[in-house]
Amino acid sequence: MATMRDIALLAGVSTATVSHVVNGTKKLSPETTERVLMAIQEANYTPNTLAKSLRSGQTHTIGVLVEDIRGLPVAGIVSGINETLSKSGYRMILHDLHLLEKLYNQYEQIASYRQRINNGVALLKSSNVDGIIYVGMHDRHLDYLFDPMETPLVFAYSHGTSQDTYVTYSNQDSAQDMTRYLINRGHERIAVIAGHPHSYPTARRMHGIRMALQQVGLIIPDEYVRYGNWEYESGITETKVLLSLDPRPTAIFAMNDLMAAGCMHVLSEMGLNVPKDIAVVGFDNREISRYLQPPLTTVQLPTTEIGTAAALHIMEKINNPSAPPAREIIHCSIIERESV
Amino acid sequence: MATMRDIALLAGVSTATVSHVVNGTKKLSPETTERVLMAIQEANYTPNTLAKSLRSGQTHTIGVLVEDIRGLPVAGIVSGINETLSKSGYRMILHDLHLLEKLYNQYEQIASYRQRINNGVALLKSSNVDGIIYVGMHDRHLDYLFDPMETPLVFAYSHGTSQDTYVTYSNQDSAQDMTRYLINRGHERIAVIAGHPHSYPTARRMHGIRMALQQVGLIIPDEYVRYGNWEYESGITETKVLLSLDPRPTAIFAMNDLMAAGCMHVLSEMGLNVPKDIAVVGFDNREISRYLQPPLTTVQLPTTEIGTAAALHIMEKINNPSAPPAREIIHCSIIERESV
DNA sequence: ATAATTCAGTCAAACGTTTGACTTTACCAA
DNA sequence: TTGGTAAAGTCAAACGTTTGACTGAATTAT
Repeated sequence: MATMRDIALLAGVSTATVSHVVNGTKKLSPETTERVLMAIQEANYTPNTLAKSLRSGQTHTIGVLVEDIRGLPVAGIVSGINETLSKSGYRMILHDLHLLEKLYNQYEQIASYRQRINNGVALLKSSNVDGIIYVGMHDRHLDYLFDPMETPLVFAYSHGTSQDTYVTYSNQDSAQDMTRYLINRGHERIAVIAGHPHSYPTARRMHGIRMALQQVGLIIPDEYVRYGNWEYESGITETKVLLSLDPRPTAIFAMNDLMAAGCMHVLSEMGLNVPKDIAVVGFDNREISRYLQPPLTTVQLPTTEIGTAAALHIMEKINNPSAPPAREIIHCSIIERESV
Repeated sequence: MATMRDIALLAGVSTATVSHVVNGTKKLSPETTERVLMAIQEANYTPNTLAKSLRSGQTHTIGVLVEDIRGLPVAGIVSGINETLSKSGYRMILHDLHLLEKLYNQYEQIASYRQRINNGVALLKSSNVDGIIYVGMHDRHLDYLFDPMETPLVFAYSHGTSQDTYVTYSNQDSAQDMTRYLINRGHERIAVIAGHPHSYPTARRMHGIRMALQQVGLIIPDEYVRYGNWEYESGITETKVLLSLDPRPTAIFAMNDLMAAGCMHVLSEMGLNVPKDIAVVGFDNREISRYLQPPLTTVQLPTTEIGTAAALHIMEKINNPSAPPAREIIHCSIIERESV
């Protein structure tokens, strides 16, 4: 590998001059510049990144901490981050926290989470990253951890602490949009299969649904709201309850595609036609939603966009460390298929 | 940040001694060692990775080039790679090639692929990675590219050129196992919905199926083999053809879960019961397979294991560059559900 | 004509390690 | 005593850049 010294010798200048040509840090005569450029070309020179980083204190590397890369939205976000960073000449060190598998004892789990996050942060810091993007939803564990972070930090997907920069998607607005979509197609008796009762997305989405109904003077009866646990099976259970109601709802809004799938399974077993007898919509646009009978109308999570925005924010923060924290909430789009 | 010089001063020794304590590169008196260790603790010293790498020429960083992180098996492989590398103190620079979206013009596509791969490799090399793992299936483009690679290289998932180290899964054996599974459950008239006719997995899996049948003296009639294109829709089309056959097959082996899903859709429309009237099996264990009616028996791709093995191989290659290339083919397991 | 300024480029220290060559002291054998 | 060896550390160059301070010449202002 050719070094700066080699180029200096070849062009008959000092290494300082070569450095200035390479980085454009000083005005030089056209002839010298030309000579250096020729030498660089001839020797096929590329600056040594390590030396550069050691001297300048900047690595042009972002650490990306993900809770589990196998989680669907995570991969999309990482993809967006990577694309945007690459374009600006940044690299990405990815570290997977493996937070997907659950431990039985809740206290052990929290301890284990925190330790893994600690290790991950330590690894990234030892890599001299210029900034860190945290991708995930476990904000609970993060507050205490990132408190004394001197490295710029951006949360993607989750919120982190309120004083941090984050990028997320709009739970409330999306649910509101989807509900309006149902209303516009003539539905007034809209039931909901919600997620875990005390979870953040459940609360926000529920709020969005109520807002949309309220705006047209409708209200959702308590028995039309069933809380599941985000799993297929709970879609089955709760749908059965909803179908026993009188009057029966004309549309079911499941807060994710898995529960919507369970719901549609029951419906088809009962001999009910979707969308003629009853409409169903989901949330997430998971792969399964395309292959349901009929294909499910659902909400597309803007994963790539979240990644892109997070990458933009972290670069911004690096270049301007004193800037106030930014909050970006990205809109979801409705994927219109045949279940309404 | 405390440096080695600080520690040296604190412990009253030279930086050389500190270095030797930290790395265990020289025998030192217990007292000195102790003093240095105390100083390190006190000053909360961690060695600067950049300086270390610059001096030693090793970064303890592996570049991982993926065709598209959003592809299902890819995330699993990356997860395995990351876990294994982390345990050995290696970091991972991930670069996504974004090869998922297809271009219309085939020549443009190949050119674009090659350029992206070139850029990716250049990025990783400029990061001074100790080795590269390529995760993907587009071996076609790689032969010419990686030819003059001085950096250790391992292919995961795809084969690469025959003279390279690779880790992949067993197409043939898995298909053979699954076919035996069907045979053992009494099936003799087994039909196949294959993938693209000229693709490598199709050929190997087909071969495995024939082998299994042959071993029990059975043979698969030509009309029982239908070639699809890996998509849901082709599962529908080809199943209709298969059902029109006389005698009708008692089992259908779809070469992926998507086509199996299409198949099962037709079956249920026709009023045929799975598995009573006809058995169906798939391949890949995609999310959808769990939620079909009935849940689909399928083949689990050993993604994590592939990643683990690839990580092990790249570290081996780094420590022993002259070792001969290794080839590892990992077995798939059958996920037994209710479709047989 | 002199001083001040600009221009083009160089010098050398610094970033924080590693490591082969060296020094010093102690110990042992002949 | 002499020579040799082992043990415990140190020295200083090297890895390949960047960059503030400097120099010498040319140009401009007074």
